[in-house]
Amino acid sequence: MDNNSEQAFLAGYSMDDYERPSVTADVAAFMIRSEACGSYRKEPQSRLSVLLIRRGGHPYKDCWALPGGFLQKGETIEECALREITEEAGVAPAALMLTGLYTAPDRDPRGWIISAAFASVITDTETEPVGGDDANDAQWFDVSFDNDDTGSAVLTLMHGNIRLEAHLTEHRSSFGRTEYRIAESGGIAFDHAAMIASALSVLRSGAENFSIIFDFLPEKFTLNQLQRVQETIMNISVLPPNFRRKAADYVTETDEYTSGAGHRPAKLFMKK
Amino acid sequence: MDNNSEQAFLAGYSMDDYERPSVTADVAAFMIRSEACGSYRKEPQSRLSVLLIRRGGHPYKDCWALPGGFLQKGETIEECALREITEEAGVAPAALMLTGLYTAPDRDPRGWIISAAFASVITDTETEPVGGDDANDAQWFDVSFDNDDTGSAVLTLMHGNIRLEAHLTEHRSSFGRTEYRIAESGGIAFDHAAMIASALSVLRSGAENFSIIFDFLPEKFTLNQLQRVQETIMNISVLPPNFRRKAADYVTETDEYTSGAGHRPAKLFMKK
DNA sequence: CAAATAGTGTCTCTAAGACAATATCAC
DNA sequence: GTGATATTGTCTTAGAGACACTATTTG
Repeated sequence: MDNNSEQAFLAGYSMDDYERPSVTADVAAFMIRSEACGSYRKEPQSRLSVLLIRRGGHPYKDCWALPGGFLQKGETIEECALREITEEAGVAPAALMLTGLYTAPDRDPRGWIISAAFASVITDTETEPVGGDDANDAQWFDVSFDNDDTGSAVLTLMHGNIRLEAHLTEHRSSFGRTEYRIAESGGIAFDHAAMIASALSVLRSGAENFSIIFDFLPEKFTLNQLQRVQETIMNISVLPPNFRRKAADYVTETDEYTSGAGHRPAKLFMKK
Repeated sequence: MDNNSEQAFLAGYSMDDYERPSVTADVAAFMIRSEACGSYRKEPQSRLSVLLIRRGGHPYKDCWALPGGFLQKGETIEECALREITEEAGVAPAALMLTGLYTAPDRDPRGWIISAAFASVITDTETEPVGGDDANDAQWFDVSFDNDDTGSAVLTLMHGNIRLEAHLTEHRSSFGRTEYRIAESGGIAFDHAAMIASALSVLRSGAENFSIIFDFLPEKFTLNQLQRVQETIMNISVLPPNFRRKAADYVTETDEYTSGAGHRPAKLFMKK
């Protein structure tokens, strides 16, 4: 063998001897939706939402799952994730990041299927999710994620009167990242509840340092909008003057202003 | 189909119709090695090292690569990574974290092989790397990683008079993480230079917030040792009183002291 | 004018960097 | 004693939270 040329080696090489897994990409796509409320001059409520699809076939028939699909030969896993989320949501996401690789041998009753989990951000447009190629039902679910410091967390997803409540245990790795294991899936298909929790964890740390929040907004935005995005994702509350001070390092001002709201116009900013 | 039970569906399900990739785990295992220098009372130099293996077969014959191997049915990707690094380094790593999934269709001339990249930490013991099951040559390489802020980075790996220098371009993702693409592999096999750079990036952020540095040290350690680990990984320099102040939140003191060095004994601490 | 957001300035507290000074051991 | 690390304390500066206050618009 050592005397063979590389070409000769490759010509005789075969990987057919080993069993191989199917590989999928599952995408937790987030969007921030605003919901008008009460007084004409009050700002709308903002909610973080994640896109779920109702499974039309087995396994987990009629359960809600993340959009995703099989990796095809000739594409990268990111291309696969983009393709799947685009097909399901009808829009190209503004950001995409690998959050985990789920490989438990029994995670899918269909057989040996491993899945790369992604977090992604959909810029708020008027896009309504479309039923994908499988004619499945795709809907945005309001996200609520409470992780007390006791090592357990509760993920609640709501759409209309559908309420999915998953219970997870937190496991802090030596590298500072937190992984989640499902204690109670709450009707969410496969291990997708853990994927959503991990994606939220990544989303929050990305929102903290101003690296992800711009992707939720159009090109030009007010500082108040920006603040609402950060607050909504991180589930915190900041005083406007203090937020303004921090945000100043990450934005450039334009010479445009909003108008039509029941209060002083706000200057529009862009990402620096 | 909708009327079938789930059991009937699964009994008739077959995934043989789709082509599937081979999946590997590649592990960037780091260790900090101390190198006595000069005066008897001076602290030894510390260097960050990564374990590489000289490939005995094609492709990339005689090039240096990360230890790794194929995912087997019935194991998780983490178990696979642990198994491979244990076989190669002869010791179980103290930490393991997924840093990326490399899926470019042409990344491996043998065919469709995707790889999960891990960062891992080997506690400094007297362990010498063993030639693995392939009778390959395994060696620790000193790591030097300079990323100027211009978007390019240089990764230099040295062992004896072997010097591998890879050039990479940095790509900051919307989620705040940095990905690396290889401009010049410097003789490092496959896309492993990018894997090492990504692992270093993760290692540095883990060292910054005291989440990973303890894994490089034995159970009890002095604050000076801890400081050296952080400084070595992050390539920075901190004044000892200031480091002591920050570290205080993360350690518990014992009632033991070092002795035998040419200076005042130091109290031993443990991870809190 | 009232209600709401937009925007500025300032006080305080904390964390981090710089650095002076003392303590203690092996040789 | 000398040379090294160990350890404590303090000064200064940067940043974040709290908050008082002014500005501007629509109904």
